[in-house]
Amino acid sequence: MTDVAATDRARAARIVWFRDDLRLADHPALLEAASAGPVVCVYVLDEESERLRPLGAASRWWLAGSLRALDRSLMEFGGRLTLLRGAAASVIPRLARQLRASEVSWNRRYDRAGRRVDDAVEQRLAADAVIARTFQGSLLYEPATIRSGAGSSIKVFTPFWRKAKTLGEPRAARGKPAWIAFLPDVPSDRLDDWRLEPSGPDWASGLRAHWVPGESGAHERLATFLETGLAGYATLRDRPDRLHTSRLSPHLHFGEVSPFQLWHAARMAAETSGGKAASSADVEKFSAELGWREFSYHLLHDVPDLAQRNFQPRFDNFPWRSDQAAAMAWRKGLTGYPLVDAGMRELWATGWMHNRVRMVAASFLVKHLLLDWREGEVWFWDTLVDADPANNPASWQWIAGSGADAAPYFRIFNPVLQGERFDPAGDYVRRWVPELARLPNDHIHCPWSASPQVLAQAGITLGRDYPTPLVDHGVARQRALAAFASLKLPPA
DNA sequence: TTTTGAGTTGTTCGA
DNA sequence: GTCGAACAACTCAAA
Repeated sequence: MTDVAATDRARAARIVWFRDDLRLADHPALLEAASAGPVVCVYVLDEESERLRPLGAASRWWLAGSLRALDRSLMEFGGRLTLLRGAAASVIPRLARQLRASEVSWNRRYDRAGRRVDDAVEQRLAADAVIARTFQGSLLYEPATIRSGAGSSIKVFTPFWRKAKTLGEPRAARGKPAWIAFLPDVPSDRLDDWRLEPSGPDWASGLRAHWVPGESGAHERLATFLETGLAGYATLRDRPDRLHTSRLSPHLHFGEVSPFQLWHAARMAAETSGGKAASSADVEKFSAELGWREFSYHLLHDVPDLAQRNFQPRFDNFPWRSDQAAAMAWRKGLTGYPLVDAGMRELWATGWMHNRVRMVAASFLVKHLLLDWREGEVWFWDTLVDADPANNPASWQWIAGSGADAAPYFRIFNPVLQGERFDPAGDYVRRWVPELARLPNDHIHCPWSASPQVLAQAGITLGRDYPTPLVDHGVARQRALAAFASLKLPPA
């Protein structure tokens, strides 16, 4: 290679392929590429590659906002985000040829369909002598790096997380690139043409009211959490009537903030906090939530079809019921159990549900209604702004009992007790189930137990203004225990 | 190899 | 009202 050719090569553009890492800070692929020469930042809407799970409606809404935010951030550096649609294995190599790019860089992803696409892209680039550079940006510990003493995959969270922590502190978070030089005039789709946002009925108003997709929104949310949520997090995170969860899940899913940033930010905040101090238990608990995300990806790596197949095969024989009316009532928040209904309505209105309530609502579908966990998983996938290919199925399987390190079969949440314990004044229920707002506290989680006078005073006729319970808790509990007992292996 | 202790998030019942 | 045991037995991870 002559000196001239080498110089050309050094000046050739590098493509940075953004995926679930829609940020500028702590973005290893971008940092490396921007330090080497001019870049083209591209996002590919891939609705063509086989097996890629189509985004849910709430995720599409979020993606639109996040891409718009990323584009604005790049404008501050003098560039734009290039939007392209099509099968990535065609689109990325074609772009590389058009731009005579020398390299394409991206942060690795970990779902099977995504990995297959990335492998195909890498192969086609190699055929054109374009270098693919991949980086670790989205997980603290990549799948298959954490193994048991015997070298096998770990299937229980606690030893998994203990082992992870013996590997040392996650690397420090890095900043944004100091500067980015852009290759000019790269053609791009218009975001509006992708129709990611609702066009008919505008169901996204609740989402807009609750969320600010994008890196700035993520950091604002993080700052608020560190100031007001982290202190007491270990216990108050369970309270849906309080604002003590981080609400960072969608930002983390879309990579607007990295787990490395969160890990260190929580520690830093606990050390330097001015007012209410976060305890080490608070920080550990928050870190463990990041750990559960890591664990879910670790499981997804072992079982790529985690959203379809029971992790424990014996659940393949589980006697799930089929009951479209019950499923519909659950989705609409009309089960007659206020905490469940509040959660399902919060989900519909905001694209998000408090973690404690997710457990109760999911347990209700699986154990009270005996409906297949996959039915719930699909609904959450469509409606959650934080819908995640690892967390969503892993959590559903955990609650169903079919997962790794699963909830024991006898753990059947009582929606009334859970409500009284975690929403003691009924504030959460009143917010999302306003027709019950005038019920006194001692009946807010069990309206059917109120006397006719109390119901009348609250302006409620059960069955008209609010449903009678879809199933009786005691009856449903016994039915679930019997169904789970049928899974027991016959004696050898 | 065998053994041992442990395993996110709960509820109910009876003393 | 409080408290401990039962709810199955199993699988996993490490010693």
